[in-house]
Amino acid sequence: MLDIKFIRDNPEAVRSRIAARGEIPALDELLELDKRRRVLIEETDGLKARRNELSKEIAALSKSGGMITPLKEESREIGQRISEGDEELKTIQEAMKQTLLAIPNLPHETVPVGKTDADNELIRTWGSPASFDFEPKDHLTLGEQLKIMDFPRGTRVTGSGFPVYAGPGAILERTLINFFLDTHRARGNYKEMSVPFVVNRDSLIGTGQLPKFEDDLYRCDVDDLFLIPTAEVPLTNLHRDDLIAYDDLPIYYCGYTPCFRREAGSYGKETRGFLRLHQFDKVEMVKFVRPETSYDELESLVKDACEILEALNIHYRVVALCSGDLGFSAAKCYDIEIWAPGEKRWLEVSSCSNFEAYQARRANIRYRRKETGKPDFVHTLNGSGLATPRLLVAMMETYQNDDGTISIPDVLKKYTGFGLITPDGVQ
RNA sequence: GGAGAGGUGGCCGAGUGGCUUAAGGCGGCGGUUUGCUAAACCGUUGUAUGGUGUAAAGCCGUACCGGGGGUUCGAAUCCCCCCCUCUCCGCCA
Repeated sequence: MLDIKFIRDNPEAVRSRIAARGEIPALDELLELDKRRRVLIEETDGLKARRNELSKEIAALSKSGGMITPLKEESREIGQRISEGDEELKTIQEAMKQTLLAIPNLPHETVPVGKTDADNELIRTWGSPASFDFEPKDHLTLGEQLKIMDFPRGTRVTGSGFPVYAGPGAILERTLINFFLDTHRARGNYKEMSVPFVVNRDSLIGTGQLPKFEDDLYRCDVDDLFLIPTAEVPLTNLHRDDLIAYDDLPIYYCGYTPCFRREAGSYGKETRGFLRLHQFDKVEMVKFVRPETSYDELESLVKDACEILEALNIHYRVVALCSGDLGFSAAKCYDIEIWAPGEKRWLEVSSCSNFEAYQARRANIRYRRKETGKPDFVHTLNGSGLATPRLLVAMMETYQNDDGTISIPDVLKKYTGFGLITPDGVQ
């Protein structure tokens, strides 16, 4: 959520920065409401002040046995006008809140202006594409031949987009989660958290998924709860309505959860295999930081995610999203993409974003400033570190051998207990 | 699902109609003492919002004791509805 005071003082700047996202915010209506709101507050506050005076007079008079009936009469009349004003005020404030909740964050000044992912800016590339002296297979072929991924059975059990990993595939997938968590805990100083996979509306409003994107979520109707689309939601909302001590910042969390996405409207886009799923596993990193440090924190967050890929020796690149490709709540976002030699394309495995105070304002997450001792909103950040399905795809395709077997990267062997997946099992 | 208890400031916790700008404690901040730390002592310390200041400060208001209604000149306090938490029972991994 943007600060209404900032919008009031800088309407044109807000308009043009939102326009860079390709959206036109309803600022005029909002500012009209804001004007009316302030007039109403002035009026009703004046009336309330008068009523408070009258009450004091009545209290004094009734002690001394004076005549209080006319004062009571005036107070009653004022009370009538107050409730009329308050009622209009309530309507206006609710309308303003809904409008504000629907306005996306402002892109940071360093975000490249553009319309689609074609306008994203390549920041850097690490490693080089795996080379083969045979034609590399894609993950679906490998997964089927090795019997470690079973798409049809997931469809039977639930529907398309719900993956089944089998045998060594399941072990490998679980291994990755442990490897991610251990790495972030040991090297990035992230506190590991285990959090609910189902959340309430307030949490989703806090991080920005609601009210605009309800269609993208799985909802449990009877309880009005939602399956999480990312661990960002529970991890960030751990501190909803908190006032955090200055010295407690920064706070780093990491956590594993499955993620559930209806992917409404994206059918037919990328339905192949494990590239776009309704359910997938992910380890997420979340940071709560002092505002002046948040862009440094973003850079280190990206590094922490990349470290995983370097340990696994996966060819990757970092891309800065352009204004038009930016997520709703983000001020700046880097995507990390990995090379899948079978697919012969880049796959997005991580998004690392700085939300500045946007989520903190929605979720009311504050800290006490050192200099003034006054509360202010923290900055929040998060990044995937990492999501398993696309990483598995790239790993299988990168580590495949000419006989159709897949080697396990060295850093994972102590977790898996095997170093090679073959059609007949593991070695 | 059944019964009971409870939701008050950064935290704990008192408070049954006007004296609440919410007692007291903890924490925070400033100071005294001190070789340093600690302890002790003294002082200080709510949030949001409107108006007025070039800004900060200040000043003048208003609201806020889980949420929403009601009674009343006036509600943390009385009444109604809802939400949440805890304890016990039932069911259960």
